[in-house]
Amino acid sequence: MRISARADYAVRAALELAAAGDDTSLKAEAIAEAQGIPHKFLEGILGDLRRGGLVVSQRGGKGGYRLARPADSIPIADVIRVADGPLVSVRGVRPPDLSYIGPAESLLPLWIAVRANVRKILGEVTLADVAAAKLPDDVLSLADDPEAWTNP
Amino acid sequence: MRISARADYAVRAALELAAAGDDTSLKAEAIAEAQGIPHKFLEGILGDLRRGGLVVSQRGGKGGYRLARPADSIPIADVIRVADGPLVSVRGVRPPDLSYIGPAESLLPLWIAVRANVRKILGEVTLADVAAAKLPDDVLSLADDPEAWTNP
DNA sequence: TGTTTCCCTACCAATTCACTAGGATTCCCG
DNA sequence: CGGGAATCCTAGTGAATTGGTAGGGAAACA
Repeated sequence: MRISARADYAVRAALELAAAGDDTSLKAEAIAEAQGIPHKFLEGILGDLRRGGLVVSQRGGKGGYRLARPADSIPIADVIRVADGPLVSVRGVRPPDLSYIGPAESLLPLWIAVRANVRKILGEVTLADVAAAKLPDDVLSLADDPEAWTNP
Repeated sequence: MRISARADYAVRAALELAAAGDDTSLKAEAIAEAQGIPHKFLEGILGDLRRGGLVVSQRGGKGGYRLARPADSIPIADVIRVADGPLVSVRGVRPPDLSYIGPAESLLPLWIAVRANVRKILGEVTLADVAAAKLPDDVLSLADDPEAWTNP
């Protein structure tokens, strides 16, 4: 299960906007530099966020991007979906569209459970939470377990 | 977050072996047909499972593959790791190897929490559980929520 | 010895990924 | 009403990954 560069970049760009405040706007170039993201690549991602209604843009001298809604009303899951498609997919199709036979039949509810558990986190945590470094308690308790940081 | 065809195929093949019993061996061709997986592609995957120590093989007339350990001692996570690498990665690197700056700093614990939540399921559920269609209660309760089956 | 099966290397087409180029368009400001 | 500064759009590109094929060599068993 891999999270693509697009998704990662999109979230980080949105976090910069969240940190800047709902009414200040940032230029793509400034975000790119702050987060070490290739500028033109980021422009494409910001275009997706705009078309997805998460961000509004302004051209010209005092232009830039800002969040379309308050940062505490935008869950991380929304950013990832808009920039990169479905949160979780198996072979490119979403879990409910799969079908398995024989001893693999229970694989479907298993993938559903995995997706539900991913959603529980990414759907609950908002841009404001991460930007302010104030993750919800249940997420923190997951991340605080030293076991969770070990490799295999 | 996508689960690759390799990972999906690997788990389904392992489930066929689990259903066949720890001492019966199945030919690659039989597994391929039962699960609708391209035969030669599957051979490569079974080779990975063998090198990963999850499966043992036997050549010749009465040959085939069988599980190297009892099915109830092999979590799904192991199969995916052996066939497809790390369970969860961001831009191809594992969460603990990432580093973020500025308002994105709390992204790291967030990815860790996501990974922990995925592990909690795939590390707990074994091949035997899925093959017998008897998922653990906590997983079932996640999959039973109708909300978990809706699309976005 | 011959059949059956795994095993190995190599290859392939298509897609995706991550990124770049260059210009058109729109906006504010002086 | 220009002119610079930004976004916006289309297109392209090299490398890697994905998903799959082909063909033959090596071992086990009858």
